[in-house]
Amino acid sequence: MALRRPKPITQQISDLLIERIHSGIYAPGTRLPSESELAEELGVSRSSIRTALARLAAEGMVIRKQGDGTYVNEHLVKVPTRFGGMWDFMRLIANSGHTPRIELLEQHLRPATAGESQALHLEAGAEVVALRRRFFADERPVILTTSAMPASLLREPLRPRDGEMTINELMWRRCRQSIAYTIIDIHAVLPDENTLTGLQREHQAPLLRLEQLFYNKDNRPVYYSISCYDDKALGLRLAQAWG
Amino acid sequence: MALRRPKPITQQISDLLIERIHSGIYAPGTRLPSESELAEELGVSRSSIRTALARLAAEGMVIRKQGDGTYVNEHLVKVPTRFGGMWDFMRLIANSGHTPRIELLEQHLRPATAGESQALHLEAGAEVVALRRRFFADERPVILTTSAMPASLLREPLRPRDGEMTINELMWRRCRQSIAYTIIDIHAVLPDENTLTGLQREHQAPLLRLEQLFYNKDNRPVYYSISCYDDKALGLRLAQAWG
DNA sequence: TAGTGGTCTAGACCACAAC
DNA sequence: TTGTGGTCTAGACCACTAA
Repeated sequence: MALRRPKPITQQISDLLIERIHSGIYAPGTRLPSESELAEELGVSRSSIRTALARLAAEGMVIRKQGDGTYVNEHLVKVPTRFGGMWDFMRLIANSGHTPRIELLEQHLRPATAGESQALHLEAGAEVVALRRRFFADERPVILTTSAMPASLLREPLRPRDGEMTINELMWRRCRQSIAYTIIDIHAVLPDENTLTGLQREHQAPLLRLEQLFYNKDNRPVYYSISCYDDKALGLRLAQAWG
Repeated sequence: MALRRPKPITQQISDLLIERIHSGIYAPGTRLPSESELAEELGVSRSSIRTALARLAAEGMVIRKQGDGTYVNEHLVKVPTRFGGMWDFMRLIANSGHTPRIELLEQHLRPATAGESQALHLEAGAEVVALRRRFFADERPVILTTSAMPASLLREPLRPRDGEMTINELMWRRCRQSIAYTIIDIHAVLPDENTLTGLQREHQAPLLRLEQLFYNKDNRPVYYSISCYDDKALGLRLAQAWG
């Protein structure tokens, strides 16, 4: 079941173009080869090229101009966060130019809290597998997060290092669940004492609180997490293509 | 120059499907007609149907299952904010189920502040057209925003009610500029005295601060705005499709 | 097995901007 | 005028799921 079919051609094209942009073959601000040229070079149809370029344009990495050409977006090549990667804190920290590290504080089976029961649509007293983790950027603690998933979904027990996987990997390998979409609420809060010490902050300054709920394709909530985010240390930045 | 060509077919299809979802013709949680059926009903190719459905899926409004069908996402039909609409505060408030109102506090020509000069890449002493606006939800003030655009971009002077247009309309009609993408920084702050009174809040609680910079297709920053957002009153919620 | 969505192609025509 | 990206079609084949 670990078998995977080869990536779709359009995804391979996107990856290749991103690699060329990052390596400087397509320099920031310059024009890419035309769709027809790329199609000929790679031996694929123009439609496939267009699908790949549309993905890059949606991320803001290139700007397309009818009648002119496709340009590398010099500002967004180095933007630390695109929206799609916002909940993958390891990558977020790395993309911000810092060295990421993750620390597993707790990992155990326990009854769901009231908030977790409500978010995950659980019966009273149902159990969840909870993870408490701390993320570091250059050895400075920046994010504290508490996650919970229904214990009934688990097909096999969590292993010690499972807390270091992405949500995708974790849900698929332990629960055979695919994430379909997520809803996130963003708030500004004053941290409590636990959070202050966990983030090693001395004075009371507001923090960002991210509350995320992940659904599978059957529209059932499968993963819930609350994160306290030190926006002074890391910065929460999103980019969004407009067209 | 106010002429517009008819909307692309795929956009018309998306609009039609959204309308059918909102009207209940396609009820939450149910399966849509297959791509082939829709193509036949509307007299278009399956590709066009797929493009339209892909747009809805990217917004999380439907969930697509290979080998099964396309389902209306019962949770997201009523989610107040999709990411793409996040900076259109009027629509955001309306989608949250409140009655929006906008109040123009100031609108004038003045030298750029240091922050504005840096963000908009202006020379020292260059002038900007500044707008200060306040947004209400059910007559409760929820957002205070200060915007600036370089005065050099203006082709005609602003008119009294220009502050009520969307950023797209404003930039196009007064500056002939199209927005290509935007970068947004989100922070948690403690409000100053002005903000407190502007939002009619008595006690000092943290607020969200949204800093947005809009670029045109030539990759020049054209619009800069800082907004203080009362997340306790309105809630900042985003949805993101995963696939 | 039948029917669904997923991928890919080849080709046509259009709108737009640079030259 | 030329070449770019934007739109749309018709059709083929594949992967997956439910019955």
